[in-house]
Amino acid sequence: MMEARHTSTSERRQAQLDALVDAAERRIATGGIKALKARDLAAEIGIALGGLYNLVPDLDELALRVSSRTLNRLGEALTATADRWPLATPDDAVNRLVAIAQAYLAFARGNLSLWRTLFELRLAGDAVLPEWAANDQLRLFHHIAEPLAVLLPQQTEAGRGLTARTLFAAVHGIVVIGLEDRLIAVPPQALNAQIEWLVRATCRGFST
Amino acid sequence: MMEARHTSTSERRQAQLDALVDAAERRIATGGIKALKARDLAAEIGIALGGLYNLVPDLDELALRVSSRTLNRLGEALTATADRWPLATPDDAVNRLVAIAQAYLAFARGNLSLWRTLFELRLAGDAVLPEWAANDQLRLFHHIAEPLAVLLPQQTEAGRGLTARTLFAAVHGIVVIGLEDRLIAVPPQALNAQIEWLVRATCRGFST
DNA sequence: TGTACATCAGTGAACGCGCGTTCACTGATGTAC
DNA sequence: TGTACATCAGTGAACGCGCGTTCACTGATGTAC
Repeated sequence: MMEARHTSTSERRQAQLDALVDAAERRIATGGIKALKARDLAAEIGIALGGLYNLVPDLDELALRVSSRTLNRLGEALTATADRWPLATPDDAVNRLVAIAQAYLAFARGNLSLWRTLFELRLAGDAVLPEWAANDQLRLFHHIAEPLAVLLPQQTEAGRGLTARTLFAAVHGIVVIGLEDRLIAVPPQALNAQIEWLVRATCRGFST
Repeated sequence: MMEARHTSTSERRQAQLDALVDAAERRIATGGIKALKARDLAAEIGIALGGLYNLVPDLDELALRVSSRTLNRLGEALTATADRWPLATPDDAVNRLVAIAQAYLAFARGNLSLWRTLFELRLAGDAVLPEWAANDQLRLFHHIAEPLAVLLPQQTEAGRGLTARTLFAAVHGIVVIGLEDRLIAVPPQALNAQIEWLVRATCRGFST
């Protein structure tokens, strides 16, 4: 391993902070939020235990930073998917919704622990949701609302918002339960097909 | 408070165990699984800390007993609902599915912590699911499979099973996200309507 | 360029708390005669 | 019915572990002159 040289103290600090968040992300990805231990992290990035608290006020903030990253990566994945599907006709819109739902599944599959952590954090917090998290969520949300506008042009913005939330929650439910190994789960090989079926079925439900 | 007299030691033990599970249920209902503390429980049922371990080998078993109760109550609630809806025509079947989904939402609402605990337990366990839990799950599952048999008589048992799982997961997702206070959640007042809409839309999807 | 001093990143032992579980002991209950 | 003994439910102090966070200290880095 090369030992990097840093011209200034602040550069060094930034590099350490990056290394810390990287390490935290790796730990959570491997063992979930409960694997985020101060001593492990300090050892992994090669600083003393106490030094951790020069970089970050507490471990909660670290978990938040990791979740922020995860949410952004999810956003990028969905954007990339959306960009691959045109949005001219209602049929396009349905296809895009299916593609986005599948991309959501793929992301959850490929980032299981990180993705789960996204939903576990709330449980702890009486504190309010930070601003950035709110914005991130709304941005993701827009990926669903956009095609719905093509499918339901006559509906109000608010009505479409409600539909988008319902659709997201339904797909999310299939993914959550599907990626656990429960008896009642849709088996993993069938998940893609079932999600597609659900999205198409509900879209068909719009017209009637 | 009356002090109950017990004719035999084993009766007394059973009464204590019942009191313990009651107390555990109350604690979880109030503060979630993390509120299940040995000292609190012992104090609440009026025995010494160590005595707890004469009644139950460890706290995990206690949590399992509580979840078993919850699952059974959920089962009863769904059965009661199913019994109120006939199942002769396909229309009946759709109505019953809607009613069952609503009953699921109502149960989750009315037993928020206990119901969440049902899904949190697994996270901890590498251990296999106990037999009774498996049976409980399958029994619940049957409430969905039954009306589906009326709607999809031409499909195989397995195919209907898959549909049932997907439908359950979708409704579950709406409930989960709806009962958290997330930005992206379907607002609580709209939950019933949205669930009904989703179930009817997917059922309409069957015919096409 | 060299010297004196100040700052603050970096250190790791120690604090503090929570909490499940154990264990040596006691006293009430039940049995044998 | 009474006595001696055995059992075991019941007790709570103590163990043990995990772990986030603090804090007094040190030494390297940077600044002033």
